[in-house]
Amino acid sequence: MQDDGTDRPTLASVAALAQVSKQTVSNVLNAPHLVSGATLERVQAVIDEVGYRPLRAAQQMRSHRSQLIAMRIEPVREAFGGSVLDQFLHALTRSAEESGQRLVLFTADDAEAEVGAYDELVASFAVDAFVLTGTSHGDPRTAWLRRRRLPVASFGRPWDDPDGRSWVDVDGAAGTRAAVEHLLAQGHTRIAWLGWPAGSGTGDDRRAGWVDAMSSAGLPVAGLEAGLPDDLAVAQATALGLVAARGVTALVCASDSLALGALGAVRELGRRPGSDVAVVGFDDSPVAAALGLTSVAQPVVAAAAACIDLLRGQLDPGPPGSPAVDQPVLLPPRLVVRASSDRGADPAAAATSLPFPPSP
Amino acid sequence: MQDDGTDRPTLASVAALAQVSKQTVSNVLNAPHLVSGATLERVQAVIDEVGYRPLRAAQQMRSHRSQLIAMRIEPVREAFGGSVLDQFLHALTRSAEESGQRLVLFTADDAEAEVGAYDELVASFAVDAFVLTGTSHGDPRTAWLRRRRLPVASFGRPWDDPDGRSWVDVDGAAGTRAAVEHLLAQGHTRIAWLGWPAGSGTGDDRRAGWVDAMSSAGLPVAGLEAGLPDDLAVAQATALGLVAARGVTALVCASDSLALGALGAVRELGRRPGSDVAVVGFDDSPVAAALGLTSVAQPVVAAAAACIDLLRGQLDPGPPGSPAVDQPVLLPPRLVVRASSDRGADPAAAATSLPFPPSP
DNA sequence: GTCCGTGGTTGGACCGTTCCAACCCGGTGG
DNA sequence: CCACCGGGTTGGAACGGTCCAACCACGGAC
Repeated sequence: MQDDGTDRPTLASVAALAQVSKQTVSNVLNAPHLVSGATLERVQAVIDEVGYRPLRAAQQMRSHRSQLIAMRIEPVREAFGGSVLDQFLHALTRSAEESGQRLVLFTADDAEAEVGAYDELVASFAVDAFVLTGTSHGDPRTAWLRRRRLPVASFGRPWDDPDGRSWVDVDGAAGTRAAVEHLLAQGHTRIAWLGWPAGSGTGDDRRAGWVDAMSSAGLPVAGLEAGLPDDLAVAQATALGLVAARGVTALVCASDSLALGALGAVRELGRRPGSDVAVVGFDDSPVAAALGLTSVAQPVVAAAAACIDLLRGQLDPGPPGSPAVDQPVLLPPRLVVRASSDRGADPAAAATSLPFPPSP
Repeated sequence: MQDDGTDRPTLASVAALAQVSKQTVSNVLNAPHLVSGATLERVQAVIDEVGYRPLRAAQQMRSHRSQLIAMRIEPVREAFGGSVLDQFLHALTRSAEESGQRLVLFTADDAEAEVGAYDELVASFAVDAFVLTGTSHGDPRTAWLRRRRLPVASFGRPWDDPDGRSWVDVDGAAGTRAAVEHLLAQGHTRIAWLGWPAGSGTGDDRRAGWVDAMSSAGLPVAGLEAGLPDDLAVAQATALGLVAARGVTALVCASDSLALGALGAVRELGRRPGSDVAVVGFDDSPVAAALGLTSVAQPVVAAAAACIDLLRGQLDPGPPGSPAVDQPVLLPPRLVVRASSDRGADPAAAATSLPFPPSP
């Protein structure tokens, strides 16, 4: 119930009201164990009454903690609305505020500009930590941050540096493995892989799960895969070839865009998606939900929470000898089964949820 | 070239190096016209040399400016990846940093939580201003902010309060009008409207442009429209009816999701999208680009810049008598023509860019 | 020659916190 | 009886800037 016209309450004003020193009020908030029960109660009452909140800027001056975490917001994003990074951003904001911190955003066109932005953020705003996404090969960014000993957590493995610490990622291989196993259970055996060209860490990881699950089941993979750019038309053409010429009955894809292309191919061949030829995507974008496309969903909320945990561990390291907190975290994804890969589904239901049913 | 181990340069350290007082250094940065040419040059040299940047927190203590702008990041977003708000967020971040400010994010599940978040952000972080999105009817949020006299800019008109100031929006009617005119030029006359149920300001606005353009062309609109939820399957069924039973040859849609449903219907009827039946979406989501769907693109970059301008105007109002700066801004969108509405397009090109061509 | 105004510069108070050293006081141990 | 200890509390310095009033030198007006 704080008045409008009046000034913001300060430590001093609270102290005056509670008839104690500023320091005692500060202790009530930061080190309650130092304060006797009676005073604690009295001071707390005043604090609640006037709605006092410490001013972060003032705290920051002495404690050198801004309670701000910086993250770069990327311009272009993945093909379909960048939903994964968006959801991640949202989840990260939430996780951060649960631990009393806030996220500040910045943009950068290239690596050089990004380091410039770091400099500005650290020097001016004194941000406490950084969350990185999409760390690439030979990154000058990580080097800069490490040199300054700034807490960092990255969402996505630093593929070029297997010993890298302090990252959180989703186990892509586990995702595609689950997809293949789901398709095997549906009776499919000719299961193809529609992926990206070799060389991208994420893409290779996802492909590995397919290879793994196929060979575990004693099935061949030769001739059943393709590496393409993330383009719908190209994917459609390729999928068409795989289904028509190679007898493929199921396609596991590295992304929802590729899967959407595959769906188009199935339709073009006059096969029924789901019943005749199954398609599974990756990332569970809104498009997948809208089209009834089975897809592998990334646990973004858990990933964001893990990032914040990593940062907290680096910000206030426990007593010496306590367990290291910058251990990498690898999270399992979740397969969301929809009509595009479900033979058991009610055909009528499949028809409504798949907006591109075969011609009569 | 600032050393690593050494402490951050401060106003005092710069002053000592340049043999002037702290105040003069401050003047060099904030009021250069007060400083003589010679000293200006000398001080500036030292500043550059040591890479000095004022600490925002310290400035904030006296000036009561945090250089932070807060924006709520929404959890669910529109159907297709919320690409508009994402692009807006990115553009806003960029515009903000061009004027030396930063964006901080926050989340809130309901209006009450949102006001709580305002309180926290204002009291603790002392954010300078807020950017709102999706202001709805009888908003308690705006009231709270206005009571505190906090600078606000909203992206999206406050439909319930036509006299509201300080908003930026995109002229939806102009967008659909352009779409209809484009279709008229292609020779269409039976142009339907696939929109949302009446009552949403944005939806009604977009519909108005269709009505307007149709009647300007002397064409009837009766029986050529439908108001639906933003669902792909429903849109498909409705579009099917419009095309099959009403002889519609072109559909203008309130969103890309609806348009995608319409595309499905066209395909299902064995008509060729683009050549036989045209479809136009709204928002120009990545899905539209991937599918070759003509769509109305919102000028998010301009909208973001306009929001920042509005805030700047409120933060430091010019001399009395200067023009009011919280005037609403209404921006024209841009029609992005793709294969889904282009009869002149190379049929082969249309075939590759439209992944769901008719069955042979 | 005194007075004034003005461009350039300065010292010091101040913003709202936390850190640090000191203080007070009742209880113990010598 | 005094030194010592430790829980509870206090005053003051410090953080790194900005705001304000004063100061200095100097040229022009009277």
